[in-house]
Amino acid sequence: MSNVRELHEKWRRDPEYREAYDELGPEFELARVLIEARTNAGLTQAQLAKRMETTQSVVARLESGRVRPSTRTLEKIARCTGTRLRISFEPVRASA
Amino acid sequence: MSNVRELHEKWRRDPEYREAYDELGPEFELARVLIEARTNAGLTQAQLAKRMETTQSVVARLESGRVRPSTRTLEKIARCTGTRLRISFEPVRASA
DNA sequence: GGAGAATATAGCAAATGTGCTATGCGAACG
DNA sequence: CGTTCGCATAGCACATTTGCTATATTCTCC
Repeated sequence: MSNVRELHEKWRRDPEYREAYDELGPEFELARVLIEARTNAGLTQAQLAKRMETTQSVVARLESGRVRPSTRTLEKIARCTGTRLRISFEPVRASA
Repeated sequence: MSNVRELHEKWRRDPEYREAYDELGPEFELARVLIEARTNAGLTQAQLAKRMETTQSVVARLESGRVRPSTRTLEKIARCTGTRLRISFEPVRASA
């Protein structure tokens, strides 16, 4: 298969895809961030799963937004995607 | 009791306290962020617990760093401290 | 349209987080 | 001192997440 990252970049340029991708409710923001972390690292779900010493279905479930992962899992994802996990509580902005 | 926020501010000016507070290992970064979110909101553990519809011991455990909370819990804390939860995977910086 | 890759879903056991009550400990205050 | 307040810890039942195998679905490419 061609590079996952390239595919993702191509998809994001498609307006329809982009709309569906970006307009997910706030409850899927995390899922989006997870997908981005993985695709930015140029990994498939299976590849990331291997690095995390788990299985592809686990990664899929995380990215589906059906569970609220523990910070342990988030940290593992950070390590395995070569990124640093940042969690912060920011003051609410008055206007969007 | 006097305002918790003021107490915290005072404490942070104490070098010894500050050292112990800031020099915790990376595994306690989250705990520190949690404590900050609460104290910035001017709440005691018991007060935050009430808003979260749980108990003080639960908040204490979260802030102890002994558990890796789920994002569900983090979001609840954000709501109850009037903040917005931000989770991101950032590229690792070469140098600190 | 078939093959293969990538992702999604189901269902179960095990691990971990959460809620709760009770209790200990130290600091501040009368 | 004794009391009150804020925070920490223990131990248990319950809820959720995680790991796993298997299988379905979707997409790409030939």
